[in-house]
Amino acid sequence: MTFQNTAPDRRAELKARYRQAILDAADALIRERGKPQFSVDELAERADVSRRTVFNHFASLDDVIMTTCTRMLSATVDEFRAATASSPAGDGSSEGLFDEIATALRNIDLPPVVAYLAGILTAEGENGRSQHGISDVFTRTTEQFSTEMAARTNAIDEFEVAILLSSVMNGIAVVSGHWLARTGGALDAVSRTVWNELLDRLIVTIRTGYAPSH
Amino acid sequence: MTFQNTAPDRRAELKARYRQAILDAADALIRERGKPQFSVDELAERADVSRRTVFNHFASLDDVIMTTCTRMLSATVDEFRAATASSPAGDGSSEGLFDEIATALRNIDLPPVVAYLAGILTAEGENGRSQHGISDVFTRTTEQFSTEMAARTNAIDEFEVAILLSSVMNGIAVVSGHWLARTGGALDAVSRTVWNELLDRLIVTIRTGYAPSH
DNA sequence: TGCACTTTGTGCGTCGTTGCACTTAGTGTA
DNA sequence: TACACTAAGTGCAACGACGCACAAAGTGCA
Repeated sequence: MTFQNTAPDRRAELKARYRQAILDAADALIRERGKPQFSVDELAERADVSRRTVFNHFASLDDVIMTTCTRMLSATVDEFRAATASSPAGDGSSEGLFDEIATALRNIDLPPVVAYLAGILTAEGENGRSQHGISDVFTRTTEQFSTEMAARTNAIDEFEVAILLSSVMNGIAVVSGHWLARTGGALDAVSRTVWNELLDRLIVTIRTGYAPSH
Repeated sequence: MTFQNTAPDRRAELKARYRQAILDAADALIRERGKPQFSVDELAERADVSRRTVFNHFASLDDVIMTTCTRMLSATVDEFRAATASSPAGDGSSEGLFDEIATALRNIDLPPVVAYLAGILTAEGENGRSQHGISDVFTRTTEQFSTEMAARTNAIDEFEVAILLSSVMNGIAVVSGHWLARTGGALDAVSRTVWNELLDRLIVTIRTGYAPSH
C-alpha cells in the first residue's frame, strides 16, 4: 500500500489556510486602524498572498470585511453560548432563560466587539455607496443564534425565545449606540463602567417591561 | 500603471520557501536523532509539504541530506571567513596567514559541526550502498574556500595557500576522528577540553612541521 | 525460497496561486 | 473640461504543489 503522509486533502487545507491568512490580515488591519482603511494591495501584502488570490477567495474588499465581521460575531456568540450553556438552563420558564442571558451578558466582554463593529459602521457612512452590509450580518447572526437557542432550551416556546433574544439584541444595539456616543469607543476603566451601567438599565427595563404598572 | 504589491517574483520566492522548509526539516530531524534516520513521508510531514514536492526539489533523500551538509559547511566557512577577515590579514607571509587561521580555528565552535557530520558519516557506513556523498561535499567546500582565501590574501602564492588550507582541513579531519573516538561526539565541557587539546597539538605540529630538526 | 509489506522514486493529470494585461471608476490638478 | 494617476475587479495563461497510481527495491517472516 502506498500511503500518503498528510491528511486526506492537503490541497483543501492549503486553500483554507490562504483564505484564513487574508481574513486574519484584514482583521489585524481593522484593529490597528480602527476601521477598514486599506487597499487590496496592502491587504494582500499583509496576508503574504498575491493580490489576485484575494479576489479568488472573495468577491470584493467589502466581502472580505463582511466576512471578518461574521467571524468576530460568531466568536462572540460562541462565548455567549458557552456562558449560558454552563448554567443549569433554568427551570424551563422564560424568566429562567432571561436570567441566564442577563448573567451571560454581564460576564462577556462586549465593548471591544462593539468598538470593532463601530469602526466599520462609521467607515460605511463616510462615502456615498452602501458598503459592507454589516447590519445584514448582524441580523443574520441574531436569527441564527435565536433558532439555535430555542432548540437548546427545549422546555419553552420557540416564539418566546425568539422575541426575548431579538429584544435583547436590539437592546444591545441601543446600548452600543449610547455607549459609543458617550465614550467614543474607548476601552478604559471609565468606559467599562459606563457600559456596565447602561447594560444594567437595559436588563432591568426588559425584565420589568415598559409598562409594569398595568 | 497597475502595480503589484509584492516583490518582483513572488512565485520564485514561494518555491524557495518550500525548498527551505524541506531543508530545515531535514536539518532538525538529523539533529534530533543524531543521524539521518527518517522516511520521505516523515520529512514531508515535518516540512509541512507534500511528499511529491520533496522529489520536485531534490533528486533523492540523499540529495536532501547532502544539501543539508553543504549548508552547514557553508555556514561554518562563513564563520571562519569572518573570523579571519577581522584580523589585519597578516603581513602577507605564510606565517602570518597561518597564525590567522590558527586563531580562527580556536575561536570557532567546531565540535557541534563535527558531531553533526559524524552522524551522517556513521549512517553512511551502516548499510551497503554508498550514500549521501558527504566526503565529496567536504572536499568541494574545502577547494572552494581555498581558492577564495587565496584571492583575498593577495600577497602570497596561491599554491602556498592551497597547501596550507588543505593541510589544515586534513588535520581537522584527523582531529575530528580522534575526538569522536574519545568522546563519542558528546558536547559537554570535558569533550570540549579534549577538542581544544587535540586542536592545539594539530596547530603546533603543522607550525613546526614533521621534521623540524632537519 | 516465497510472500506480504514498506519505502523510494517517477509519470502525469489536477488544482489553486500567481503574473499580467485590461477595463472601469474615482480623485486631484492644470 | 482634459489629463494623469490610483485603485478595484476580471480574464487568461503559466507555473508549481499536489494526489495518485505504479514500478522497483529492500526487509521481515514463515
